[in-house]
Amino acid sequence: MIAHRAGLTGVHVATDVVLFTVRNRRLEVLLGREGEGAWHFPRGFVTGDEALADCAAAALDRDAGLRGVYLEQLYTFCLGPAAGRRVVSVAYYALAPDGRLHLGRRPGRLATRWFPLDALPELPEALGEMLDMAQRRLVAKLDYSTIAFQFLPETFTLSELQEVYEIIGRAPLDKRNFRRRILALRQLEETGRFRRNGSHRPARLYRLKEPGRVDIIKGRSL
Amino acid sequence: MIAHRAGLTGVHVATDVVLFTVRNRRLEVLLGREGEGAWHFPRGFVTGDEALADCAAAALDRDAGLRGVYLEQLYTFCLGPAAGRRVVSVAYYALAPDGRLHLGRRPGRLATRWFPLDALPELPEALGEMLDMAQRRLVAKLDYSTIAFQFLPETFTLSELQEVYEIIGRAPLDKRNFRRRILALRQLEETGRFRRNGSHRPARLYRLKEPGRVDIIKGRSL
DNA sequence: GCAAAAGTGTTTACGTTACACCCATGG
DNA sequence: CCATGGGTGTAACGTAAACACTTTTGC
Repeated sequence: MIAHRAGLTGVHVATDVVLFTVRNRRLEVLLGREGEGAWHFPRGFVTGDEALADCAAAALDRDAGLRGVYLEQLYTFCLGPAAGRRVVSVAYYALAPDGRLHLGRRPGRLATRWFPLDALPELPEALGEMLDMAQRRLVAKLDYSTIAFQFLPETFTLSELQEVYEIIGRAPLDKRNFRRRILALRQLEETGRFRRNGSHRPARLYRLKEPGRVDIIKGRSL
Repeated sequence: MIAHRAGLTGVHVATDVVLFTVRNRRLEVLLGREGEGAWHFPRGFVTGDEALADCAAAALDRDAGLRGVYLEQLYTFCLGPAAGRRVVSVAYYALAPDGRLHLGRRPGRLATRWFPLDALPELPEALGEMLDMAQRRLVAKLDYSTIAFQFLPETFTLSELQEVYEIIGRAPLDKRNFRRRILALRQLEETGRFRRNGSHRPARLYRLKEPGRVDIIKGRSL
């Protein structure tokens, strides 16, 4: 029952990874290119031995030196035929804390760069769609999941977390309401340590009780 | 930049369609099989000429005689290798009003049947996952979109609509609150006609102002 | 006239929002 | 001692939930 129809030409299957980070008080996305070619996302080709998510994770490791970050399947696109063959690309998006990147221009590796979303280079149409969809999904998930925590390092302050929410959601939040709601999730615990940052009161450092876990929140709206 | 890596074996790409309807006061799903083989969803293979959604729509037309119904991409799965080749399947889910089906056992066509969700036959693991995911998506979308309207024929009563919500959401709803919220969406208009159904007051018939359109509702929760 | 589903408002409870001041530190 | 961001509670508001009776029809 699996595959015995006429005319199966063997379409190419790729995975594209839209990698976001929060840097310089902005949401930024990773793009790479070969030489002076067109910019694109880290891309892997599915060869038959690996699962889709593994293929995406491998592309992320190869092009950005990143492992173990949050990675979620986004949508599957049909790209215009290239070299006579159609390419189906399964888009993923990934989130990384700032500073987790080991970018480089080693030979055999893509030359990668972060782009803020308001200063992107020209992208092929399908890639633009992936990016739009990834951003919409990210903004939506802010409101009903704990996904924003994935942008932060192991320990962080509530103000840093609030800043992530404000940057992605593009709106300022009330400090007291924000802290109340975040703590009500019962996902954070105090480390007992503080961050001293300037000439003012030090901030408590928190950590996730279950790092890497992203919860869906029933009681809506953050 | 598209496809020139070594070892591209040309994976097979399929589309599986999880088709739901509300029948007999239950949510049911369409399965088909060849002879006494395993049950599966309507499936198309992507050959290179057609977009993914077209491929899914064609499978639905072929196996269920259905056109123009609500169809949404769900998730992409990696199936275990068959005949030595891996199959990537892009799952869709579709919704049809009861009675829109022209099932049959014509030669060359799948022998199809509706199954209520609590009396399913054995399914391969990946198909079970598709079904679970489709059902979860459907239940979630009840709450923040007008997707439930897609289960109803062109004209319908508010009680019929409420029944759809109750069946999919598996919970009884308050009649007055339900009607208030549905009408507040401003998506329905009165036809001026009534349905006489038994020895009791006839029910107003409504129609969608924009049939086929599924809106996302900001003001949460139905 | 009675059974059976259609239709209709108001009050209550709860969750969300708005809002202002004191605290701890470094220079 | 002053500038800076960290940290805290309460009242007002608006939305969602609970709730019961009248209407219209067919038999």
